[in-house]
Amino acid sequence: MSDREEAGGEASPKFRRRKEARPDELLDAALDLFTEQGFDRTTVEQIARRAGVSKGALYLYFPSKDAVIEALVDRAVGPVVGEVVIQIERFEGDPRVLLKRFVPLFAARLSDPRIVAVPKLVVREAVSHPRLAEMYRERVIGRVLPALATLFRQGVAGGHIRPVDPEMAVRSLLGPVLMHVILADVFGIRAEGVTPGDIGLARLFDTHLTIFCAGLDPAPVQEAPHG
Amino acid sequence: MSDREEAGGEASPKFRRRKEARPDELLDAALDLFTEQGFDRTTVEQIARRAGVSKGALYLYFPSKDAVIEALVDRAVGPVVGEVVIQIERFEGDPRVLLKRFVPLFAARLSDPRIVAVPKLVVREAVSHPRLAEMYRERVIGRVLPALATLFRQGVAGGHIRPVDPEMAVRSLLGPVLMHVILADVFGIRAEGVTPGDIGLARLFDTHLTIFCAGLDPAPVQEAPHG
DNA sequence: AAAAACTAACTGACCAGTCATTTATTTAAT
DNA sequence: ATTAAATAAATGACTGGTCAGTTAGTTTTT
Repeated sequence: MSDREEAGGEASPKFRRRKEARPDELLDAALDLFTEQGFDRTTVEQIARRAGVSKGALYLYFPSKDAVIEALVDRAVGPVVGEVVIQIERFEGDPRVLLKRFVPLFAARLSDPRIVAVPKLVVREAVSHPRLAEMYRERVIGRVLPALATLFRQGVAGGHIRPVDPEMAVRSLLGPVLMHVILADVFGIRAEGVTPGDIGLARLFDTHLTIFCAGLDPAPVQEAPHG
Repeated sequence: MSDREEAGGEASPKFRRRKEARPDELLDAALDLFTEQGFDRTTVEQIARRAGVSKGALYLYFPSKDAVIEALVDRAVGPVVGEVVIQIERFEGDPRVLLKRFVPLFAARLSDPRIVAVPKLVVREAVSHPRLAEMYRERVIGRVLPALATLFRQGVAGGHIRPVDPEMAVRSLLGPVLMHVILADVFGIRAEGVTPGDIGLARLFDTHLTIFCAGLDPAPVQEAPHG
């Protein structure tokens, strides 16, 4: 076992210099640990160890522990939006057509634990790290919500769907899905016969979209909505 | 002002013995602080000070800091359910009638910050305090979800609503509301012309229930739900 | 005077961030 | 090619501060 020196073989180096790869490795390790334990209960030493370096090394790449979680969210928040929003904005016609087109993309995104981990983290740590929530609001929520609201507004104007408050219709659409993602593992809500979150998500998508889309049908103009 | 000693007047006592009132005062203080700062960043000293006692006094009533948050959730989790679940379970007929009947009650509950603070806290701290999530699951979620699922199942069987997966329909119903409650202050999502969370909630209820209830209409049997 | 409620000072553990030192890699000279 | 100096990457021991929980002693009530 003692292949330290001599013994003819190579001396295995104690560490390697890999400046390029470190930051991402550290962020990956941090995301895992923050997800498992939360930010406050994760030590910088733990992050460094899981990334295979010492605590001191982490401080070569990040000025503070706070900077780590911010970089984490920053890294995750970029590639999410962009193209999608543009497609939503320039669409014309029945909003439900577009929704159904995007279902597979959404479902795939939401089934990847490393992707959903970030918004969950933001929700949990927002109180002590307002900048995280701000980033997410500016670069994700603040772009997707208005785009979808416009989509519905235009759908109402074109007579494709029943006249509804567009901003609230967006919440009606996204609420069940986001709720499921955030709460599923917190409360371990497993519907009957569901092993991983995946199948449950598919079932939810199916049922919810059925109800939601049917609910948007332009009313047959037969009775007032409430007594 | 210096009525400390002598001076003929009463010496104002440094503290009073009020064994009965202390626990609730401590829990109230703790809930405020946990909500503002999160569990980990709130010190026992802060809780005690806000309740008007010293740190040592807190330990006369609670064996640990963890015990405080558990007592907090325990206290809040009892009176929520009970009567409501029973009424849901014994209802027969169109589920939407019952839903509309309960809207004012729900809206009132969800508009009270001291009430919604607890589930929000549970969601945030569940990772480091699994027992909180367990309590909430057992005594609230695990009772309300099945009751509502049964309500929908029976509604389907009676032909009052379109045939949907009952468990998923429940998520479709509650998702937007819970999402709003949990995310509204995290991301400061303020729809146009909404000052406090109250008005936004009313608008959301209105729009969502319109869509949801219309979406449950027994289909006019004209086309298959998806291509 | 006795008991109960409460306080304030204390302790031991933990941890973010620093820094003097060690190890790996590159460059340049032989 | 081989080796030595220079530089860059990484280590790990250390520090200062914080905080949960304890306890000896004080104040209030009976």
